[in-house]
Amino acid sequence: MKIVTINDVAREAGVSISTVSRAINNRPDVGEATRKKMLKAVEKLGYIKNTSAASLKQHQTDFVAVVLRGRRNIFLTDLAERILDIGKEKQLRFLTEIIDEKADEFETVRRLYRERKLAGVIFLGSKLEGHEKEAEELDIPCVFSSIEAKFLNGKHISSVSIDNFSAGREVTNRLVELGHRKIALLGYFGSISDSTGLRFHGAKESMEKHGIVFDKELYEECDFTLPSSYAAMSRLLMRRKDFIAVFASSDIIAIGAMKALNDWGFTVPGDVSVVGFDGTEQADYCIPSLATMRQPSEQMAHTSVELLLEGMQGHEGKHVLLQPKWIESKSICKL
Amino acid sequence: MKIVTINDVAREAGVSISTVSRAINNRPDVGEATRKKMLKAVEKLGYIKNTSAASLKQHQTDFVAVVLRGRRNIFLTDLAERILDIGKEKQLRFLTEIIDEKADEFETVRRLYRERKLAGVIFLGSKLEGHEKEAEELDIPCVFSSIEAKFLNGKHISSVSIDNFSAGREVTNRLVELGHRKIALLGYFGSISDSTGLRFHGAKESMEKHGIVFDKELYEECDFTLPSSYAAMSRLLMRRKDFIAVFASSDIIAIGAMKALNDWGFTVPGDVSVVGFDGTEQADYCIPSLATMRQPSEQMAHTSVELLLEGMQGHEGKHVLLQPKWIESKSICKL
DNA sequence: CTGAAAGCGCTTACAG
DNA sequence: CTGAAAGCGCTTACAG
Repeated sequence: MKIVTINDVAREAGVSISTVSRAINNRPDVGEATRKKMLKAVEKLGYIKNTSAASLKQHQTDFVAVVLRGRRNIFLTDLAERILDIGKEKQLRFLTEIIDEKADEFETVRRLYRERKLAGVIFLGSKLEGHEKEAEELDIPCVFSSIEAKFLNGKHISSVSIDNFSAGREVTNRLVELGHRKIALLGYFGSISDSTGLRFHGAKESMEKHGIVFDKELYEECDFTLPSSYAAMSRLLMRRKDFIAVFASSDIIAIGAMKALNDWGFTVPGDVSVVGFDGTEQADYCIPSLATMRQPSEQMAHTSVELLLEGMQGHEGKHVLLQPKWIESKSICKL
Repeated sequence: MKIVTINDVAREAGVSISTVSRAINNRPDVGEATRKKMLKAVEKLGYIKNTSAASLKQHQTDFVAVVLRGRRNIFLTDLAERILDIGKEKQLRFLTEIIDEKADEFETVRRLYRERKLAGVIFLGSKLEGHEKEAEELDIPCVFSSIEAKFLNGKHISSVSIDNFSAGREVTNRLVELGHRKIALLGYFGSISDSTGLRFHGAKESMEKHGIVFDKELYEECDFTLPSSYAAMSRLLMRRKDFIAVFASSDIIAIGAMKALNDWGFTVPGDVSVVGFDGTEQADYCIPSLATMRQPSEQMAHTSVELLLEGMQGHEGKHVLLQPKWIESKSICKL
């Protein structure tokens, strides 16, 4: 694989490298005949631009980083996919960075910025708590997707999310309407600046409003994986058996919980009602289909790209709230 | 975010940029006191190396590309995850590129090569057919993971996979042993240089050996998604109802098929036995647990990294076959 | 052990 | 519309 540079193209076409550069970057100030000649030479030699060299010289490139934290989270990976698809249509060039839950995404962005001089960043699954300062110091357009970042100061910061607190309250309201009062919570309570934590804080408020004392014994922590949620559900079953509904803070957690219930001989929803959260594809295809609060991921993806584009044009950041949709499915029933 | 360069560090520490460069790259020929001073300056200024500039100058970096084709394929994304984890321990720096099923991965690699001067590539989910030449022309160590590439010429090419043909035959043997003779095939027959196609060619051989005439009407094509497999299973059910076993060429396809069967009022395995392929986590957590042929993904990941490392040290490529493991689970039963 | 200097492949004012 | 030249931030022989 011999490396073809702009010099080779220039020699082949009999012009200077300046002209080649202008032609391959679609600058207007190039003669039509020259451009044609160029393209032929590029084609013939199989030239590909060395973007390292280009971005070293340019002070800004059109690269947009998508930083996805938590590669196990299917809702987020799906959202990332959609963002990538939509952005590509808008001619954005993406740099996808999938990082560990424990990694520091701002460190990642600073590194990417140095490497490629980013034009913007879309954050998925960020944990903002304790990183407010770092987020504010980034002076390129940032969009926090699926998490509300209204509390951050920074004209370049946007966010798009549902109102997780209300959504969690809503889910719980539905369960209470169906007659459930012993509701177990499976997932992560976290802080109220964390999207998943907010859901449970909303759930708690709903319970209290309905005169249900929230029982800490009915909460089990787990992360967004099948084994973890299966184990959490099993711990709960080992300890107590008097709940009749489970509110899982994501679909994947609900699916793990349903498996544990099944293994213990309980039927869903006959013995226990289960609701998830996110509204992923898997919720539709598990047996029974999972009741869930669907986040409008297509719309979320569109808005994320939209906000980023606006930011790149110099507009101020905005914080958009989207409407989730309750999916009443077969995993819950009236008591 | 002011950009700090090597010059700023040099000035801060009162040395030349050459020395800074050597210090930050852990070269041995730097005085201990100087190195210390350097690190302090780097720390103070928040310097991060501009890798564009570095790789422009260096003729080889330590970047390894992981090209994952088909982001929907959970077996592959899981395998990629493992490879990334193992490689990180071995100090490899990865460049993850997730591309569309329709995209050209060799074009992607050539681009990455130009951008970052790759030290090697791991391909996941490649379709080699019609791209033999391109693979052979890459003159950096390549590992094809989960697909056999023995038929390619190139000292730098390695591969690690199971014997998909035998595995497909084995799955079918099991079904026949259980008394099944009307076996439907769900997935993609493809060519025999394609890992999933091989499975069905193996299945066909098993059938023929057992005197079963393969009935094309019992084959439905779909890709590796839940909606696609659900639709394929539905088409099959619409057309024929006389099969009593389904061999899906991946777990995700099997799960979609089980949902369709369930919606049509059939029970698994009571009415229809279902087997998947891959042995992903989801197979364990669906209801009923899915019988499947497990690919040893942990071992596959280890071997992929091992082969890549060997290749980077100049060794010749190898083609390794791993042993899959049959998981006899609750989705199948004796007739 | 350290520094001055060349050069990696591009882009972009500046001339013409 | 085109070219010569400077320079982006690094690394690396080459001297010393």
